[in-house]
Order: sequence, then C-alpha cells, then structure tokens
Amino acid sequence: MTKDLYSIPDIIMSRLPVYYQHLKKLKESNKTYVSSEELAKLTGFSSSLIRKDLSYFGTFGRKSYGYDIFCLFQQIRIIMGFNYNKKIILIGAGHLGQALAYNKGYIERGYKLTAVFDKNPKLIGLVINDLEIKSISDLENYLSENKVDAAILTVPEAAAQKTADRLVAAGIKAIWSFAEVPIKVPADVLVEEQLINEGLCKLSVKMNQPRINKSEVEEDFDCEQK
Amino acid sequence: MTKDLYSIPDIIMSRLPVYYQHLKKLKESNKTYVSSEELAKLTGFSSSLIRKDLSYFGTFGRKSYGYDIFCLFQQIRIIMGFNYNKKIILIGAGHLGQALAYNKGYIERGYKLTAVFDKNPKLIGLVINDLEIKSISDLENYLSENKVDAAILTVPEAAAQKTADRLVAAGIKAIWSFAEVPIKVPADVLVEEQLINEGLCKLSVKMNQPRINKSEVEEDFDCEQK
DNA sequence: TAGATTGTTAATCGATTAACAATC
DNA sequence: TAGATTGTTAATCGATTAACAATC
Repeated sequence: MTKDLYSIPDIIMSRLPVYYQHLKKLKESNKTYVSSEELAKLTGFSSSLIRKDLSYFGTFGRKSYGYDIFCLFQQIRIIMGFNYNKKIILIGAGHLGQALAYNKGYIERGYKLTAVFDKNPKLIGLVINDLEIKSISDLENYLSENKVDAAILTVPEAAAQKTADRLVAAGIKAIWSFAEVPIKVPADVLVEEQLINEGLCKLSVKMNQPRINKSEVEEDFDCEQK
Repeated sequence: MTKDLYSIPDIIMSRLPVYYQHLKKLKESNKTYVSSEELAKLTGFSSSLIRKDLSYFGTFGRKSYGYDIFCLFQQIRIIMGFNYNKKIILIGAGHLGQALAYNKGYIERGYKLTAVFDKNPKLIGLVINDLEIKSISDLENYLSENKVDAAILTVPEAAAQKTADRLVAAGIKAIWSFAEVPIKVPADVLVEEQLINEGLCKLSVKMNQPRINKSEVEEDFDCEQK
C-alpha cells in the first residue's frame, strides 16, 4: 500500500536521483532483486535508511529476497514525474547552451527539447542537434503558439534576470537556470538553480581539509574584527 | 577567534557556495555590512541558521551593523580553498567538455585548466580556449611531467570507469566526474559526481507535486507486490 | 539614548540508526 | 528447516529555531 506521496520529505526526494541512477544500472544486469545492503554499498547510504526511504513509496521488498529492481525503478520514475511528457526550451546557445542541446538526458526523464533561442545573429539559423536556433525576439510569439512546460536558461549573467522576467511574463512556470547569479521570480514559478561550479567548490573544500586541519588559516587572514 | 575549522559539518559546508554566490554579488554593491536578516531573504535560510553557520568561521559580525561583507567573503574563500592554487585537466572534449573548457569559474576558485585530452583524432590538435587538445594516449606522459591536482571527466559513459582508472593509476587524487554512471575509485581519491541532469530531476519532481497530490499514482502503476 | 543586530543557549524538531519480530 | 532480509518501532543523534542577553 502506497502512502501519501505528497508528504515525502525533501531530504528523501533529494536521494531519489541517486537511487534512480543505481537502479538504472542494476536493471541492465541479470539480477531481479537487490537488497538494501547491496544498495547501501552502492549509494553510501545506510541499509536502514534505504529501507526507511523505500517504505515511503510502497512495498516492493520481499522478505529474504530484497527489492524488485524493475518495480522500484518504475515507481521512482513515477514519483519523479518522468512518465509525464513535458516540453522544454533552451535560451542561450553559447558553449554551455550547445552542450545542453546535445544532452541525452531529456527523453528518459520525460522532457522533449522543442526550441533553442539566442540573441546573437551569427548563431540564429544554425542547426544544433536538429534544432534551428531561433531569434530571442521570437520568444513571446513562440510561447503564445506552443505549450511549453519549462525553460533552460544559459544566457550570460548580465542578461539572466531580464530573460527570466520575459519567460515569466510569457507564462513559463519552471526554469532550470545555469546563470551564476541568483534570479528572482514570483512565488508560483519554480526555479532550479544549477550552480555548475558547485562541484568545483566541493572538490576544493575536500582537497583543502588536510591543509585547513594544520590550521594555517588564521595566519593567512588579517581581516578579523577586533 | 576562529574555531577548529576541521569540525565544520558537511551540511554547513554545503551552504558555503550559496553564501559565496550572494556575498560576491553583495561585494559589488556599495554596502559594507549585511545583516543575517538580509542574507536570510537572499538565501532562503533562516537568519538564526545563518548566524549559527557564520559563527563557525569567526566573528565577523558587529552588533547592530551586521557582517562585514568583504571579510566574510574572504574567509569563505579561505575555507573553500579558493586562495590555494590548483591545476586541473579536462578529459573528453565533446560538447560538454568544450563547454567546460570555456567555463569562467576556474580562476576565482583557484583552479587553472592546464590541458585538454580526447581520444578522437578529429579533435586532437584543435585549439579550444587557447588549449590544444592532446591525445589521450599522452595522458600518462603528461601527468608524469606535470603536477596536476584534479581532473574533469567528460568522456562517454562507456569509457568513464576505464578513464578514471587510468587517472588514478597516474596519481590523480581528485576527479570531477560528469559521467552519468557512478565510478569507483580507491578510498584516498576524491570523486565529485556532477549529475548534470539532477536539476532536471528536481524540476520534474516539483512540477509533478500537484498531480501526485491528486494521487493518480497508484492507478498508473500495476507493479505492486501482492 | 533607543534601536538594531549579533552570538549563543536551550528547546524543538526532524532525520538516522539500531534492533528485532515477521516471514519468505 | 535455517538463513536472509524486509518493514517498522523506539532510541539516538544532529540540525534548526526561538529567544534573549550583550552591546554597538
């Protein structure tokens, strides 16, 4: 029996992509079941935590067998909304934008990239991954004629807020933003800020731990308040 | 007085990039101080949590003024290790790899991108962002002659593990992996998995909430155990 | 001074773990 | 059957919040 999925806490939601990734991999193996202990080894979460998490989604476990890999995978897809078709557009066809135009992750997550926009006349008209780059001046027109669920924002920092404002004004309710600068939107619009360099930060923090432990920090730093 | 920085919990560490991003922005304004209440509005964290977090790093706050923006910014840079110079290389010059070669985030975080490698003969020799793409067969040779602190892994999924193994064998201790597949490394090697499509997942989950709340889920799904 | 805001403590809240009965 | 492993409860652990004295 499935519990009220609406009540699944954020922290569990944040582990879903990790389960998804590993189950996808497991699905390709010839195994049918996976135990919480095996998932623990793969994910780094404790087996106890995994059993607790999974119990939110229903009862896929069979005592002494483990979890049905395929069922679990399907259910996580449903909770994450991957089984629901969504249209997404890309604003900004610079280096990162182009890489995202070639991203293979859309389909399996239920997204279809339907249009790419840019401001640069040199890019407009070029075709990337079968999509012709449209002029950003056509944005409002396009959105009035096509139902679009979300937009990817990969414009330069300076243009990010203005472009987001245009998207919101044109009715977009979800933005995946790669702008390094935080953007402001009304409360009914979802923004997912993808700090692309966050991984670089985390790596740096971890590489830094041994040095910080030797506490050369205070010496380096002469900005303390008295 | 600064506490033992080594003991800063992961959860606080994970908020550092957010503080960093907002302080960087604030630094450009003409303000000298920012209050925990203002930071709360910007970050979405509670002012109480922010004061608690910041108290770990030292005493930058002045009662009735707030926090010295520049000092706080500097200290967070130190904790994240941005003031320490690191060399990084890029393996895989496909669409995403090229976008990362043009990424402007390295310098301010103390990284310098020093080499780009690829397997594809059509790419080898091309210059992207002033770096000539080298053959992956030169990897070991390059690493034996150059001190490198970290590697960015943007090779296709199928090559990810093997390439990671080569990097580890050649002495690399930190990998920023964009492979969609989890990679295995020895315990003394740091891996930061950047699930590029995680933002897409999060967006999807949030867009899905209203529908899930109407609980069409159980009907959709006929994979339950009996 | 009066108002503002920190730094910190204690209280609360929530998440994780340990343990084990149930059972395949 | 005996061994394995879930699902769940209670105990623990850790993180967040509320509150307020200190003080600029």
